[in-house]
Amino acid sequence: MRVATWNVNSIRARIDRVASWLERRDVDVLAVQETKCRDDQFPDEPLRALGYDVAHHGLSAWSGVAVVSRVGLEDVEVGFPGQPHWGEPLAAEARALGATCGGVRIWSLYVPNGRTLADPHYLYKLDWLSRLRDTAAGWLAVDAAATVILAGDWNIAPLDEDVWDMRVFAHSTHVSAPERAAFEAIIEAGYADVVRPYTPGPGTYTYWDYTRLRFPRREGMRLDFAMCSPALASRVTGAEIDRQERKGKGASDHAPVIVEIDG
DNA sequence: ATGGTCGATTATCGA
Repeated sequence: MRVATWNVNSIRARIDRVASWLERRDVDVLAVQETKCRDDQFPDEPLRALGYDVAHHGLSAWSGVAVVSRVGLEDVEVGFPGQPHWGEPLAAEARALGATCGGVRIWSLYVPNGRTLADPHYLYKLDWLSRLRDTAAGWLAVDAAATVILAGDWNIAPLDEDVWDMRVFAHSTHVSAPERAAFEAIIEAGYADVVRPYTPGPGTYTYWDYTRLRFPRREGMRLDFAMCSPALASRVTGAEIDRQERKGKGASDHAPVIVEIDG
């Protein structure tokens, strides 16, 4: 089974790219972030025409997450238990959606950006991650053999090599010690980054800012991760960051990340 | 080629 995660930066602007990419890359399940539309606006027809089922959670032009699957889509859950919510005027955020596809519990996660270290949104980000850790740790406490994948845009660069120049990010979000500790806590809870062993750095990224020629200059960030429970991590046989998909007119600012799972 | 873009919603905002 091939599972992928991709921050598409508007599904309506990207639907043709997403549909052709799913078909071309033979992907069974895709976790999508930043759909930027309400459920009634989601362009699911081109995906259904290719044999995919779709579950989406979006209430406005902000955020929005989806799971697209051609190997079943069951027990859809909006938000993870304990997920904190930002107050007005961003109450319409939509950052987590879980579904069981082909026997795997997959979560599409769009971790809060944090904005700046001084912004209340930064504390909200840390709170969000803390509660995700508690919830995800609980799943493994109940069933150590659970097959769970936490896939999405984590808005954290866990290592110095995950940004092109640490000097640029001094006093910025995404690389701060608390954010990196929050990411490490997910690992300590039992979830492994299954992509990095197949895509070692430095210089390996999943996101490049649209501005300042960041992509052609190869100045990016590794922000998108597929974190797998132990039972699932042991079945991973390969992974890839599809940098090719970041190229050309009409690309998202994030590249898709693919994980190959045995069985 | 002198190099700050996208997308959604409407001149800003968030990323």
